[in-house]
Amino acid sequence: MAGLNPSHLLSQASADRLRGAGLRPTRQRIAIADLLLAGPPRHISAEQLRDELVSAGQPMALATIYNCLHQFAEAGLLRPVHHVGDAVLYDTNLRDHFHFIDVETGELMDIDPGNFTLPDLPELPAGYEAESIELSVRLRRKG
Amino acid sequence: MAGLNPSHLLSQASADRLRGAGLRPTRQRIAIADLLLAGPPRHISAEQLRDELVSAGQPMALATIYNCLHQFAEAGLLRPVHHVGDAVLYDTNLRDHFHFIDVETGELMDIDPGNFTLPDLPELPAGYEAESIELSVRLRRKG
DNA sequence: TCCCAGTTTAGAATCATTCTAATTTGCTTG
DNA sequence: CAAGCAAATTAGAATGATTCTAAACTGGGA
Repeated sequence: MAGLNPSHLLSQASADRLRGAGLRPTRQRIAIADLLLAGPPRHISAEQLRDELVSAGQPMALATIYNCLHQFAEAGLLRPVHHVGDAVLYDTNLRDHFHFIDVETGELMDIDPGNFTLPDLPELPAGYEAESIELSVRLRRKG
Repeated sequence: MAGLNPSHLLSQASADRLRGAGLRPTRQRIAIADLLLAGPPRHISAEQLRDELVSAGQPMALATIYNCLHQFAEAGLLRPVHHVGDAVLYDTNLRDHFHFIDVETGELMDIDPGNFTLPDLPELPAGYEAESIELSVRLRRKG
């Protein structure tokens, strides 16, 4: 068990990150932060996250998972992606970027931001401010 | 009742349009086409459409409405918009264009295509073809 | 240690959508 | 016009993601 990221170190970093975002570092929020905020960028749904929490020995109520995902997104720790079929996905990649979506499977793939830059937006409707921009290219398997 | 678009003329045009798209012109499909394919561009959900069909004296099963919306989209008579909160909306505007979304209300506003052009996309993942591109700017009321 | 606002919880409720199995309808052929 | 069959429509049940509810718990300060 002398691997990378010993869990108490991870958890410490997660707790700090949570506090920095104005969220009380509860056991549940730390478990979620450990899973999502450390590793490589990914896209995850509430249900998938629940499965991973079970595997990690940290099962918790689905309602808590939804609450936390909302709070993390609100705090800027995750980005919700709304374009997909039924479920909202949460993106741990906080850099500006967009997605390819496999319309059959719902799978999301990042569009390399080096290959694609969005031009300036037109003027927004009066009285509004932009919260986010989502762009997705819906893909279907050829043949 | 000597208004514009006497209903039998509208229905005739709708039936032709449906046949042209490869859809059998049933009573239900004609009623929907009359409501959606004639007037000004708009965005509508299945539930809203049901209400309008009731008002128009053409109530029908929700399942039929969903079936028809799918078939119309498949046939290119409508464009589905997936970015919005819960429900899929159908856009009667077939020109390439994108949307502002009021995140509070779910209301959709067209982005004037004259003011915004999407650059060329990066290369698609191997084995896929693009089905559609959706871009939405999520808006929140200021102040 | 005590306390309380903030969290978590199980389970019910909601809402858009899809499914099912049975009925009806539009066309085509005789 | 009559018969027949595939395509459409239907009511209602089922599904699945998400939110709600009301009660129990907990983190951290006084």
